[in-house]
Amino acid sequence: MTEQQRRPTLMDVAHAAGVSRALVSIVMRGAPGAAESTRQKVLGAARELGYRPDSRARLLRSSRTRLLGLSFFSAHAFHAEIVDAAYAAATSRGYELALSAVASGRPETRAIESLLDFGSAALIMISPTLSHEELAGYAGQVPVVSLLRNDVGAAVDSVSSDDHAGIRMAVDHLTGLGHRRIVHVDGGTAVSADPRRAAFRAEMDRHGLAARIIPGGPTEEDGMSAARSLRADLPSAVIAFNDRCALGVIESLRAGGLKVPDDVSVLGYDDSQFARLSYLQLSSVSQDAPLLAAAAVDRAVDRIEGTQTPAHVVRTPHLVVRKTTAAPRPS
Amino acid sequence: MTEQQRRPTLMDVAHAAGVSRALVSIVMRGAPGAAESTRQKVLGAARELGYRPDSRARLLRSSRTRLLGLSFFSAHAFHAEIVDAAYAAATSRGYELALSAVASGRPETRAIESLLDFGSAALIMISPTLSHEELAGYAGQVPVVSLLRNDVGAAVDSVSSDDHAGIRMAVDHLTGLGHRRIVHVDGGTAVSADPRRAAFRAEMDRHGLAARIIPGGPTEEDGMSAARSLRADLPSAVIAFNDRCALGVIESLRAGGLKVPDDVSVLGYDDSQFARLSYLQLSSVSQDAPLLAAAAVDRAVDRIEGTQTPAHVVRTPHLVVRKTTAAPRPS
DNA sequence: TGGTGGGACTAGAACGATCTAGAAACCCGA
DNA sequence: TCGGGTTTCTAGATCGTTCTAGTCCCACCA
Repeated sequence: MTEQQRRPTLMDVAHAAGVSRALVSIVMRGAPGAAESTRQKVLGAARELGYRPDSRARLLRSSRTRLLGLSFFSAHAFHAEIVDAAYAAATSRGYELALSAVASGRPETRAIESLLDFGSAALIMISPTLSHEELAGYAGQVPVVSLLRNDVGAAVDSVSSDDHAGIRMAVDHLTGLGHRRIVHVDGGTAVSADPRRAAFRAEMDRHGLAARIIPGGPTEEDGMSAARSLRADLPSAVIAFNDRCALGVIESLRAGGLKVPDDVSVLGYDDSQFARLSYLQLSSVSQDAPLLAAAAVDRAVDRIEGTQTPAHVVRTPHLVVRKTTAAPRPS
Repeated sequence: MTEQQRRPTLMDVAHAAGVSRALVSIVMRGAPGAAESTRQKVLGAARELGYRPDSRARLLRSSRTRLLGLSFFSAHAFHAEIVDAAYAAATSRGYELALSAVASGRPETRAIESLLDFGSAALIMISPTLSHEELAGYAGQVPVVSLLRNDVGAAVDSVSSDDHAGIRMAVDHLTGLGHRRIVHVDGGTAVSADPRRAAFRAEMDRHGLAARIIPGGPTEEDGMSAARSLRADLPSAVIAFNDRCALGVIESLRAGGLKVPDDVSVLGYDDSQFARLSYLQLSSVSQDAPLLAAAAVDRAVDRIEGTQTPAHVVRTPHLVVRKTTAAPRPS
């Protein structure tokens, strides 16, 4: 029924416009060296035929490929926000984006090799879990930018958020409100859990307060079980590893009959989409996904086009105070 | 510092193994026509050099491309679950997956054309918003499978979940518990909002009950505002358009001092990841993402490999009863 | 002994674009 | 009218594969 028909090629357009393939190529990629009149003629013929350049062939031939490979974790909602922003950043610099997800049963190396096989001119990896050696291996083939993780060795670029500054803001905010008994529910083995944990310890120390840390993780469930072990000795404020963890903490506290922020203040991290939901109104440390994504794309493009050496960009996050943090109840 | 080095090609492997390119090609794609001994020799040389076939070239040359294009919405968490499952399904049938997201400022047509430009042999679109004509246009180039939407015209395949059956289960479940005053918070203009609304009307009718429908939408905010307009005349149960909407309804009810399910039962749709969270325990109609994804991939591959005509696969969802639905409070 | 059939292998043309080098056309002043 | 420089255009090689159409060799059988 539906006859699968061949899509038009450069050749077809050239034929229709009565010029050579090479000239059509010049016109299509907006290169200099074509008269305005023929340019219009070719463009017209292309539109007429519904011609779209074939990126396989284009990528294959040209060494400068204008293709960025982006790997992300399908299970992390925050990554989706970055993907979204990365598209905008990439197109504004005239690049295409190839996506590859790390999913269940699909390890990160597989995701990355697939991007490489498609001819990505650079790789952007969101919170990569690979070792320095593995990263360096890929960096030997194309520029690699690590996003949200800065401990990546000398061979790769990184764009990350200053975890220490973020935690400092969180601690300052809470102590400023009058909190003394603050707990950090950490991220367990998740990427950037270590620096945040260390920063929390240092900042509490700086304030002359005891740094109490409860093992947690990046999901709601982790937050819930962490909060359960809080009951015995209730703090006045909690800094969670991320928003999802914070949500788990809040729900667990609520289930125990406690009010947020009246009884306990809770602070998240990421300022993800759902932190902004009207019923949650979660106070959170914002890493600003669009800015991070843009920085990573810029970094990748600069490395492709220039001959700069790897660098580590660190952005300072900012605090977004909403409704889950308040002054502690006078005891 | 990091010397960007050219990756090995067929030529290099051929040279190392002392055979022709063509033979290496034969060995690499496991085609018949090579002696076992040379096969091992070639494989050894390839491993030695770290050779990986270049999919750009491979895709360009072969008409049978083994590449499925998948478009999804970066803002829909449920789509991420399908993406995850689709990878597994695709690899098990020996296909690669190319991803393209519909993001803010990146319309669906752009996402799809990019998949086409990469040489996808078929397209799987998750809840496409295109018109029948546009879909048919793409179907003229490659097989197209619509996922989660079945009203797509004759030219494209569809794999969807039986919305009517899902709503029937929901209504039967609630009436079985003794509910009579049931409200549907609909999905507004979202894909599959219409069939669910119609099904609700029909099923309530069948039970001889009044079908009350409140305008809603696919997000938590939609659920919240819908629930607010419920206060005046409180139903005993709510069937929400999806899980996120259900969550908004629940939070709004809670904020009004009502208990779920004691005062009002709430049922979601999708059985997404977070419906399963221990603090939510949302009763929901499950569309079973892995099964849907597998069915879509199967359909696409069958169409590529065989010469079958488009078909519409409808899967029956099932009800997952958790903790947000219960018998109504005796009035 | 001489076909013949088939397995193992290869040369060279494709795929659809870009790139390089050079030809043709044009413009302008001497 | 002609030379020289610029602009416009084109032929042909090339990217790394797959595919087609062979060649070569050897075993088998009449």
